[in-house]
Amino acid sequence: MSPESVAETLRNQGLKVTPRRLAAARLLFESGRAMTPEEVRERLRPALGRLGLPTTYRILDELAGTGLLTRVERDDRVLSYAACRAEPGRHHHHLVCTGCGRVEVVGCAFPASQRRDIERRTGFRVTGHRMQVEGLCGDCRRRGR
Amino acid sequence: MSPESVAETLRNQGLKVTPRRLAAARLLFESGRAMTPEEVRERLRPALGRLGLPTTYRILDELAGTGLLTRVERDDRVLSYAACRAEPGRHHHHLVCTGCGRVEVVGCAFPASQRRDIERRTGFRVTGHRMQVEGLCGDCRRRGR
DNA sequence: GGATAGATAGAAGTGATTTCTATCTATCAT
DNA sequence: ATGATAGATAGAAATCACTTCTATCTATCC
Repeated sequence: MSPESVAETLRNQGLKVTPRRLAAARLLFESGRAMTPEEVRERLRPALGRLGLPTTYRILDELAGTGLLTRVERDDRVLSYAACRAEPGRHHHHLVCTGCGRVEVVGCAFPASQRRDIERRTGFRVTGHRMQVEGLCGDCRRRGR
Repeated sequence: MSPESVAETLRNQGLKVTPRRLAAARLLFESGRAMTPEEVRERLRPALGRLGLPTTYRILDELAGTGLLTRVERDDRVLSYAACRAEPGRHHHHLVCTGCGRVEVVGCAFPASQRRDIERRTGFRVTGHRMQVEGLCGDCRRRGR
């Protein structure tokens, strides 16, 4: 993801293109890993000088709102954010490495047939689903985590 | 879920069978809905007299650990708990009504073929997935929520 | 090169959840 | 049944993630 396309996405959403927003997006796109707001802040501080924690939270939330980032959850409910490389508008999920936090895009694993099946059995209308796949990336497997 | 089988599950896990634990399990099994710890506490207080909030959190966490309850998440990250009626040991997910919080068990919607596909494409080993299906139950649809 | 709406820093506040400690009780062995 | 004990609970206090508030700054538009 180039800085230009990040800037374009921000503008399309009516958000100003600021150094902090660009730096946060760049950090997550270059690392490919999920990070907590606190970690993002610590990593950006050397380059940005001051960076408020409320600003960090807000920026990550806004970038997730544009689809540039995705939220990643762990069992202990710690929230982190990662770059989302999915094609815009395409339904997808994320595969998260439990060793290093690396995040990849995967296609949706919820077939329409299953959805109809659930609707018939339960009487619900299915309106959505949240899904996150977990695994160990090649590097972490080799390292034996 | 009878009080006896709740008690049996508790004993199997090395947990004492206490009135508070039984009451919490009973409340959630009888209502069929997801509730926050605060809501569970308010509902149990009339019958139990005193019930500490830390106790409520701990009991819900323990019951979720035994598989009797399941955690339900919302977009706003509010955590609640609901009775889990799945057969023990059987892989499953939960369908949550966004109108009233009613929770049903559904089968796993993640075929092994998809999993292998993901592993081949990403080099990850897939170790698990978290999934929650959302919808509107029949009652809530009729009420036009 | 202003004007202005939106962005940011830092202090303070909030609220969910946890920790701590003294007291209580379910359970198990008499 | 009864006493011993490990585990459970109440309530106060602490913690921690996250948000609000307000004054100051800056990207953007003219």
